[in-house]
Amino acid sequence: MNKCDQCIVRQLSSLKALNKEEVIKLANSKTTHKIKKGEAIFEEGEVTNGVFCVKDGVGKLSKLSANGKDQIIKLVKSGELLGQRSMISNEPANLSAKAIADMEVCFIPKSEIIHFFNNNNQFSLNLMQSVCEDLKESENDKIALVQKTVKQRLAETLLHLHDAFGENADKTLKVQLTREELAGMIGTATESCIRLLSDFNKLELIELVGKKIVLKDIKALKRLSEQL
Amino acid sequence: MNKCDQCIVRQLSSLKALNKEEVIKLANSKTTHKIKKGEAIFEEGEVTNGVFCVKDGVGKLSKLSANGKDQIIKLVKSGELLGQRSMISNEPANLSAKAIADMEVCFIPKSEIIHFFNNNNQFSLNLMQSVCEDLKESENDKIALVQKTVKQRLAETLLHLHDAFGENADKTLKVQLTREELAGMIGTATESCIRLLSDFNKLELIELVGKKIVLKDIKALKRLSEQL
DNA sequence: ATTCTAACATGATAAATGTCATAGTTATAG
DNA sequence: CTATAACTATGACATTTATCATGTTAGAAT
Repeated sequence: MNKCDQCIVRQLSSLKALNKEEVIKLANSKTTHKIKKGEAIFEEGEVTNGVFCVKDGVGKLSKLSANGKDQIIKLVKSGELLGQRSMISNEPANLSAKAIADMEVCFIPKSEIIHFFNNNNQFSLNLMQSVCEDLKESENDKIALVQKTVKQRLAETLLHLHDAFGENADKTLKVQLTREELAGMIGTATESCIRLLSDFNKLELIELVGKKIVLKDIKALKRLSEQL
Repeated sequence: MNKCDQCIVRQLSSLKALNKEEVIKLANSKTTHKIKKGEAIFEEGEVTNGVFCVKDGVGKLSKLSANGKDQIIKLVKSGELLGQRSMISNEPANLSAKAIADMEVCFIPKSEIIHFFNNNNQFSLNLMQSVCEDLKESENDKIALVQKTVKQRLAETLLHLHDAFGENADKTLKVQLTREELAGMIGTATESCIRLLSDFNKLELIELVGKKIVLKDIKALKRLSEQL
């Protein structure tokens, strides 16, 4: 007996529009994969021919630059789909997807998705809306990159991580990113990121618990991220 | 007699998937508008409730920042649709759309688009692909903003303008942007943009003909925009 | 436990870019 | 045809951020 019906992805993603029959079809065509922290789900330039459902774990979509820095475009967590854009555009992946925490993902072949897209209006609308959501976020990120300082972007990103992933029992952020990855998210040098974290620590905006981070003064961080 | 059938937008945009019957339906529901240079089609925060077809002219999608700078997200030209994203997301516009050169646009009400989306698979796929295209571009822009210098981004943007809009008989770029708008596209201060244009002029990469720009050494510009 | 490696941290310095001031130029309204 | 505003241009300077160097710490492997 398959479990697609109960799967978190089915509850949160565009797939929630599928009916019983479609879910059965889905369950029969999907394949499940475990990806260890650090491993890739797919690499930039690969032809994926389908989408990945994130059942568990956290991943990053990133692009490696010529100078060796890895720019992170988006983090994905359980419940989300991955690789929709390149599948729909019929193009090789523009970004690499790698696990930041051990992941469990299911692969759904393109043919299935296209079938759902053509036969289920709610599904196609959902899928469309999720791409639109990504687009809006990307445009807003672009604006932030230009109009905000590194300090503001760091504050903003910490708040976003807190919002999207929550905190552990000890108040530390649940997503565990290296300083380098955090730098990659805000678009700055690793050293600059570390330096600013130190500053924030001294200002008691955050607390550094080993490599983990606690947001101590969320209001101040918010003010900082929005200030003129 | 309406002319939607012959319209350039119908030939270039997602609307090319519409059949005769649908085009007639479209022609009966659309309204045509003339927008003068500098005027807005819609402003950030407005609820548009439909999409705009660009029949003629050039427009910019931009967002005004708190410090008064206008960040340009995208230029649109004849044949393109405008406002698809916010319509699909059911949200007020995230960006303002303004004319850079006198424009002629048609407004198509949301109900029509949704009807086509639900009844014409090819149309919905086209629409989806166009949003995906925007997303890919936006992600690549984001990466460029972080990984390239202002100089490189200027070179890249000049090439893109040349590519997308072409040149006049005197070789000057066809889109006429102010230095401020150009700065808004590459995400820098107007003065920095002007200064770099001067530099490029001295290096004979471009020629400044009054306010217009001629690309003199496209290969060198390309090299510059890609160099490490 | 010891060594080794990757991650974190910080100082010194350089480079890129923004800001402010000021002046010349062009377009446009009256 | 002038006056006025908007745009273009350039210099001087301040600030931000990247880069390079170096040291420290923490975790993994032997």
